[in-house]
Amino acid sequence: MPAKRDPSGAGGRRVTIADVARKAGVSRATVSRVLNGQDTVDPVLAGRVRQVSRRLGYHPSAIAQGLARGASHTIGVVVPDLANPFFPEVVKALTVAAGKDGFSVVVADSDEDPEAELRLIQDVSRRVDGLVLCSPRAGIADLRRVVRKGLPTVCTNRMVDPPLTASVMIDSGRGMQAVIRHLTELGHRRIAYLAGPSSSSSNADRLGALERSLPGAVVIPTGSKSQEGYASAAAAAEAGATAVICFNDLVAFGALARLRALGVAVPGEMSVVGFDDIPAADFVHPALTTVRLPKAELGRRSWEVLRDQLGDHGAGASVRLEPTLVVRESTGKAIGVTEDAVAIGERAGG
Amino acid sequence: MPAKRDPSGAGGRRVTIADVARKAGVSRATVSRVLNGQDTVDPVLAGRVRQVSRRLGYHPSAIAQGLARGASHTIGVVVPDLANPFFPEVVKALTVAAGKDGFSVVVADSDEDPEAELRLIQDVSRRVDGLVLCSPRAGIADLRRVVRKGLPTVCTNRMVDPPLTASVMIDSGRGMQAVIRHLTELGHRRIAYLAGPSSSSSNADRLGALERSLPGAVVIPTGSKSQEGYASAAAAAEAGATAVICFNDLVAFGALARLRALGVAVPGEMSVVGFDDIPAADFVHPALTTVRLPKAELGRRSWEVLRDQLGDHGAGASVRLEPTLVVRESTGKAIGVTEDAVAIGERAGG
DNA sequence: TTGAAAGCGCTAACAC
DNA sequence: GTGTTAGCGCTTTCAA
Repeated sequence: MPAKRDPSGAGGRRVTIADVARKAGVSRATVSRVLNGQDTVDPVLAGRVRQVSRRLGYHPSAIAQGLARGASHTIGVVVPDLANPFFPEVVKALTVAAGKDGFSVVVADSDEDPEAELRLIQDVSRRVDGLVLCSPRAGIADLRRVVRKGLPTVCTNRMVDPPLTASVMIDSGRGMQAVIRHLTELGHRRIAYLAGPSSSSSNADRLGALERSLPGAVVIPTGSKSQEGYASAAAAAEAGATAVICFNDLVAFGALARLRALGVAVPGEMSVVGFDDIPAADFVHPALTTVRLPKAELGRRSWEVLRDQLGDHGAGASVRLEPTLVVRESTGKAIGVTEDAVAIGERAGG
Repeated sequence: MPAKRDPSGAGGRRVTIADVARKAGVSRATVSRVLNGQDTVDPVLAGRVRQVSRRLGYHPSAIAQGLARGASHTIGVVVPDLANPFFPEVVKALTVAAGKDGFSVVVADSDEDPEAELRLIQDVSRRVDGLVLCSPRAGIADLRRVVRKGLPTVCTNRMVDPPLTASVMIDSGRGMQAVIRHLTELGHRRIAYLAGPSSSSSNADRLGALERSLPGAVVIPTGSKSQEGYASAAAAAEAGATAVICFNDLVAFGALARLRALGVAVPGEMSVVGFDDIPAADFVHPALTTVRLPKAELGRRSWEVLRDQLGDHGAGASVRLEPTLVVRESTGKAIGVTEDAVAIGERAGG
């Protein structure tokens, strides 16, 4: 038998628009019209087409549609780490918003690796109409090199200057200021910061705000996971801090666990603050005081800004969102500030 | 006046292979060969092509490639809820494994909504070479109707009988048995189960195992989120249970928080067990005893099983993975088993 | 209202 | 080695 495989449906061949057209006794154009909801088709034919189409189990190839239409109606979003609850929430809101406008979202996870991120960006770029870069970790120069010119793009939580893309930012610095105000009002003088990935722009913003408002703060390179918070928390205690600000809630969870293991009471002897306000922050003990970042709004606005570029405007707005401090149980009065602790701190701080 | 379609909106027409071919003075076929790493091209030409391609910022359209090649080298995975840390871990491992074989993964989140899930499945099916359904929530009949015949598919954590797809399962029942053994060895007699979504097959498996091993258990419909665990935990306490098994770790977090609010000591007065072993389980207090599901392996094996189908149109294997009980601090001796509690339990249980 | 035909951007025989 | 020529499955003029 020739190479052509059995068209009667039993074989593995994909059902195409041509199959439907043939069975229904119409042209492919008509099938296309019917299935795309154009009302310029004879109801009788339309009915027949629909029925045959259903009977054959026909589903138009999105790939072919994409090629023919010149647009895939799909956008990509690349995130550093889906396992960090911050990102799924952004992605979900983004997906819902885009979905309402008939766009699908494909998600890619770079696993906090700048190299992988660059590769993913290029890869995803080849198959989407637009791109959202969530807190990208790659260097600005690399980013600039890799973001395809002409591909509508929005970048969140990352200032790229001069802007190569539209941006939606959360003012992390403001969040940090609120934390510092809260902590100093409680009497804390010696404060440690468990810093996030050096590649994180949010981390840089927070660090900047910290050093501006509180030049003497102890900065401890940490990371973005609970494991790392657990590892770093002891150093904060040893540095004589009475309060520790964590890069994110996950890190704070780790710190909380370590402090407990160390027998350091929270908030009695040590206050702990996180960033993000992930759902679990309200369920750990003590409930975590944290800076709530508007994750859902970040997702929604990202889509809106992207959509505007998709439409026509090459411009691309620049949106800035505000975080809010959520005070729970993990912060309290700095009753632990003694001469002794300060002395230790001084020594440790150099 | 749309003279020429410009889907990218933001100005410049897309750079195509034809542009590169023209500038480089070769045919499109040659450009294609060079860029796809065929070594049958004159090195001089190849060099020129590569240079022109880079200078023009050419990136082949994955859409067009997909059409021409008859395969997109992309697979889809649909999950019930990316915000549940269980799924990102599966997805990550799956992505890594697939990536090694040159496949991209697109992720879709149904938000625990069976309707949305069905829609997503159909949508994603139109643009991928294969599909992984992670713990699908839709009914079997619907699933069967919607999964495109001939599309390689693997289904995790969901028995579909007769199998319409290959499957990779985690034996939830075994996990439940291990939990019950652990708990009864500790002396617990009155045990409550905070059940997951009724649409969850894992939940059904656990429930089945529970009712088989422990007919008198108190079952409290709950859900899959901490919020819901928080809401249900009081009922478990009121039912006189000395141990509560939670559908997943997130639910357990909620239960832990509620029990604390209620002044019920864990594990002193109440033991708490979760399922999944998400990273945070080891950092909450008390550290959560839980059934560890091999998430990464689930992802990897799913890819392997799918890949086998991608190759030939074989039936598709059926893999079964084993969970392991991880005992931490949230379970302990049932010192709270008194005549009184048993009496209350008896009454509540009917 | 419908069909024929020309692509969308790319790859893959098949010649030369 | 390299170019020519068909498509991949679909949409969309343009005629009829």
